[in-house]
Amino acid sequence: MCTLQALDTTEVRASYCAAPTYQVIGDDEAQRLSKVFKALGDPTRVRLLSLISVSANTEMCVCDLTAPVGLSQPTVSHHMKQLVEAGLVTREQRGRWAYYSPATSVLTAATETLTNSTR
Amino acid sequence: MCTLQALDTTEVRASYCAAPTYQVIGDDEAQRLSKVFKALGDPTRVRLLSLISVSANTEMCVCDLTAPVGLSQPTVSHHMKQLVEAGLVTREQRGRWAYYSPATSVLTAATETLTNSTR
DNA sequence: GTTACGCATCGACAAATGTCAATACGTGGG
DNA sequence: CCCACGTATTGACATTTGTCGATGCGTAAC
Repeated sequence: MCTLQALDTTEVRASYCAAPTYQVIGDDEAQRLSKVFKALGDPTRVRLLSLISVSANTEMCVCDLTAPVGLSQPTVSHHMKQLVEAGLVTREQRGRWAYYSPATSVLTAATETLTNSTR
Repeated sequence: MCTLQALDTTEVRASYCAAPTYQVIGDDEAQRLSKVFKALGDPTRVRLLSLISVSANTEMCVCDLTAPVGLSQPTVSHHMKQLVEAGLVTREQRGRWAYYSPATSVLTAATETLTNSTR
């Protein structure tokens, strides 16, 4: 049912059950959403997310990502860290390698939260 | 060609029959998408978009927006310009006032383009 | 025409960001 | 126990970004 009009600040509001919430987003939630979008505010990170998304089964490590984006290894590590911290990507260390998987539901959730405040 | 087995994604990416793309996003498109996300990479702009979205019928001018976000008028104008340039908002000048309307389809389109590259 | 008002632009400034070379850290193989 | 390798962190740098006060530009009211 989702009456729950007071749920606007809690993190979830559960994807489905897209809350009524024709209400302005608060400071805290704006902060939270902006972090997700900010992580994708750089073309390199958009490409990186796209790269690991396309090859989600053949998992990719950092060494596989540097060539496609044409940047140094430390720079790629730096960008990946930001994607991980934004929750857009998960990191799994196996042996010497770090494998990344996409978690784009975070993005769709953020987008829905923002667009659902549109009437 | 647009074989379109992936048209579950609603209206957009119609732009150019945007490829079924289980394919990496190119440099140019990454640039385009990142500009949209970057515009929402600041909590103030997220709140501004939310504000004008909630009151989409009772249109809002800049003078109505400064108080809720607690920033100066030049700063709000600056942020609104970025939202307009990202296509997330449309601006209409009427008399001395500038009225803004949300155009969040740009955001949903960008999100879908990126998430659809996930298999 | 002059005045008041809403908004945009400019100049300045501190803070954040993207990038790299150098280096440190951990893990696996010899 | 070292050594090689993949990755993360550090330090440094130029560029970008968010913010404000001051000022400029149109439009409406008198």
